[in-house]
Amino acid sequence: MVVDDLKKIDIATGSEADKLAATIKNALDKKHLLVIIGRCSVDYEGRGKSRLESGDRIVIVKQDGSVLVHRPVGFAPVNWQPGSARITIRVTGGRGLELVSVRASPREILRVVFEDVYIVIVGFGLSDAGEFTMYVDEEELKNIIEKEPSLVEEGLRIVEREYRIGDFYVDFYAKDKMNNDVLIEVKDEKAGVGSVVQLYKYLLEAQRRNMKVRGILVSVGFSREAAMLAEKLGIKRVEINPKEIYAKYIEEKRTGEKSLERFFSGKNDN
Amino acid sequence: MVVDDLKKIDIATGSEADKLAATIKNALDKKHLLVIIGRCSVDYEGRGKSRLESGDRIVIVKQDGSVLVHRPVGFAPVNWQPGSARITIRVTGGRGLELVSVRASPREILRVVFEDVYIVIVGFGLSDAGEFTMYVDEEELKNIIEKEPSLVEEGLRIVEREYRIGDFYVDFYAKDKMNNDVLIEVKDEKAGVGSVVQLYKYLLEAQRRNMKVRGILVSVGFSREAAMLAEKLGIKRVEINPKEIYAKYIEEKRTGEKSLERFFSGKNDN
DNA sequence: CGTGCCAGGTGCCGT
DNA sequence: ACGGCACTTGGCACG
Repeated sequence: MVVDDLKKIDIATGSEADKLAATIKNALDKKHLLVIIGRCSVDYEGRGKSRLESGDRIVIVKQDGSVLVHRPVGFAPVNWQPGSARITIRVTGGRGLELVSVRASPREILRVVFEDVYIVIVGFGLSDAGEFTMYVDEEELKNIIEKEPSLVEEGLRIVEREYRIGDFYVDFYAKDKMNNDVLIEVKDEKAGVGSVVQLYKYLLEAQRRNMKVRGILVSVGFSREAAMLAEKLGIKRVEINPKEIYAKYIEEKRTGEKSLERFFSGKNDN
Repeated sequence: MVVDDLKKIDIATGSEADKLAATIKNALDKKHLLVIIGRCSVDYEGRGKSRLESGDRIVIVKQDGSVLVHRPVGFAPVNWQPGSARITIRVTGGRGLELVSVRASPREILRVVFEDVYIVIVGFGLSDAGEFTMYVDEEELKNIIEKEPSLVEEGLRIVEREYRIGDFYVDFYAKDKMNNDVLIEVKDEKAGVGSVVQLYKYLLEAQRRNMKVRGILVSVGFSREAAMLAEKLGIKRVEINPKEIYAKYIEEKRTGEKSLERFFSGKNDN
């Protein structure tokens, strides 16, 4: 097979493990992107312990040393190691190739043993400076609520965001128009029983500290159980419409409020 | 570049988007593994909403249709779509290539727009039947139980390990807090009817020798049938939590009880 | 199907 | 370092 016009990519194939190992070592040294497709078995030991019997897999070593072992199906990697680990590669038998990644803390070892390497792909000079921005998530909802508490309740004033009670943090500590204390938890998805319990924990903790306080759970929706439980515990439910919220946000942006810079602070870079 | 000895892998390169698109379409049709490395931007909209500006990325489409967009660094994919979505590919401009994955429920769209494709790798006939097991092996389990019998039952004291009764060996002979005799069998995998029967044999043998004894079967899980049978035979079931066990195991390892570094005895060169 | 619950969760940010 | 908390969490078990 003749391959031309190869940009930013090198390829190594064949059954000579020495040569493949050299290619891989070089890629690791230079912190290039590395993709290996081949037949391998994988052992992991650390917080958990696993064995993956032999099969065809795709193994990716990223520029920061993250290792991902992917089966040909499924969203999640079957095994992995974060970038903080140290990677070594060695030739075991005639055609055997072993990649080991050791993480210091927690002590974890990932070992990939290749019986057969179909292809080694090295990406060099890859540059990814593209900014990643997540638009609608809980963070943004909270930003909007902070700006516009009336969306939650008429006359509400936010006192503090990420308010600490004991060991916990609640999204908002606010005061209602009667000047009573309110704790508010915001969920960007349908609230389940867990969300209600979470807020109730905060309320209990606050009451233990002699705060006279009620709770409001703000969410795009409530499960039947969550609604019943909230009712029973005296927690107010506020259902918000994300589209409406979003419209509000667009409106604000159009009016050129400069504080909205924070909306685009791209908190989730990778 | 001349590439020989290519097993289970096809490669396509070059700047002709039509040809690349055809290769990709074919791979998708045949449900082959597909890896594309190139410069692209990505939009996602569904439960959340994101935009990823242009950069070099590795895009994987698995045999079940899962799509993963990985940046050159970081453990997690920056964008993704699970296998249940429908994928389409089309040529947009002279060299532009667009991959769109639409998920029905929840309604989510992922769009990857390539400005430049460095390489397309197709893996065909990849077979991965290797079993994946997450486990603690029986030896470790027994070590931990010996150290911490309360994991099995409050007030339990191990009298003897690998206790012989007639021709049989049972994992543990213990006494409970009422000082009654207990025989314990440990399984590192889901216990079936066979495990229950095995322990019952020991109990019968012990009763034949006039021991007044009850049995406890310790396992990470029980089949429905095994649970029923154990109930009928008066054998207590103790289901242990692998995570708890892992923690214990890690702890033991950290205290240097048993250096697992033999895992790693071969000195590595790199 | 939805709802609840676990994960080697990971990542972020705080003390 | 450890702890709380969100995540397009994904995944499985279960009513």
